Amino acid sequence: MGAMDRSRAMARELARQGLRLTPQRLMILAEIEASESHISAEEIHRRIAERYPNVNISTVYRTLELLHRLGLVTETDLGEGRVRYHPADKGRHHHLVCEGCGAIIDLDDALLDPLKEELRRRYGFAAELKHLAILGRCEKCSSSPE
Amino acid sequence: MGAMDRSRAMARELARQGLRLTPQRLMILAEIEASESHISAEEIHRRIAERYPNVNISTVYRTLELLHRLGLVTETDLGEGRVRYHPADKGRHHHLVCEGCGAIIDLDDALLDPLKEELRRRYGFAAELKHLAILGRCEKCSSSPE
DNA sequence: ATAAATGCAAAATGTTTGCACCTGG
DNA sequence: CCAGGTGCAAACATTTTGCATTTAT
Repeated sequence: MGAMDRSRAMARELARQGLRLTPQRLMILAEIEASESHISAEEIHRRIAERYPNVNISTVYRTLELLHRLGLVTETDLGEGRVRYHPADKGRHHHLVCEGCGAIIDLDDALLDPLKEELRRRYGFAAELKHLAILGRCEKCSSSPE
Repeated sequence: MGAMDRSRAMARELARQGLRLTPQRLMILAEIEASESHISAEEIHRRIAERYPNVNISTVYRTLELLHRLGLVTETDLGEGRVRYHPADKGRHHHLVCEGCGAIIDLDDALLDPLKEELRRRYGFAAELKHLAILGRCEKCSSSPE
């Protein structure tokens, strides 16, 4: 789904629920869309504020909550004391986060299928592995000390 | 490793680094030890303050950071906007967290070994799966709607 | 004795809320 | 028109920091 499609999807969903399509909502969605990786509320706000300084960060938070509710964006907590966002369907992807150097390695989702299947079988648990961050140490940092 | 052993381990490690064994540090470690599950900085502080109201929460935070550095406690961020702590070696354990009802299912660490092995093989990545929280929906909540 | 640790108060950070005004449908 | 949305300021919760005082070694 491209940016165009996504704003149309948003427009449709909002209309269906009697909610409004505002410039702020479009801009916020566009920023998430435009972001290479994952973006925080503050970053979204900062970027929008460059052009429209009156847009308030509380609107960003409220909109992010809404977009998440509509299923258009995914929230991720990488344990940095803040939440990051990305489009919900830019393909399932996961990350290996190196605690040594901060490197982030993209992880093929298929690797998790066996685990998911096992969890379902053993615990009846439907894992929502939409975006998993696995901490550890990358190849380089494994050899060097803490 | 029991509580006794752990405070001895702490005493040894502190001494080795020219750091001090203070009553506060012992009390904080003891509270983590005594806690059934995972405990937050605030909870630790509240419990200690019942008896010693002058112990400050900043000391708790500083000590938790230290204990983590010493490898005696593990930090966990379950995405509630705060970090929780538990003894580092009460056996590796993981959690399935139900987004529907909040239930927490303990997860056998062995289930993750295949994944860990795969990550090491494919990416040279040494996953630190000391305490993983997998979000999803438990058996009951899988049948009921969002 | 003295470097390390604490208590306290204040700041920083990230997020949420109440409310008067504004605006998309 | 008017319910839904926004901006603003203030509240909130958690964590961090500066500094004078205390304390373990």
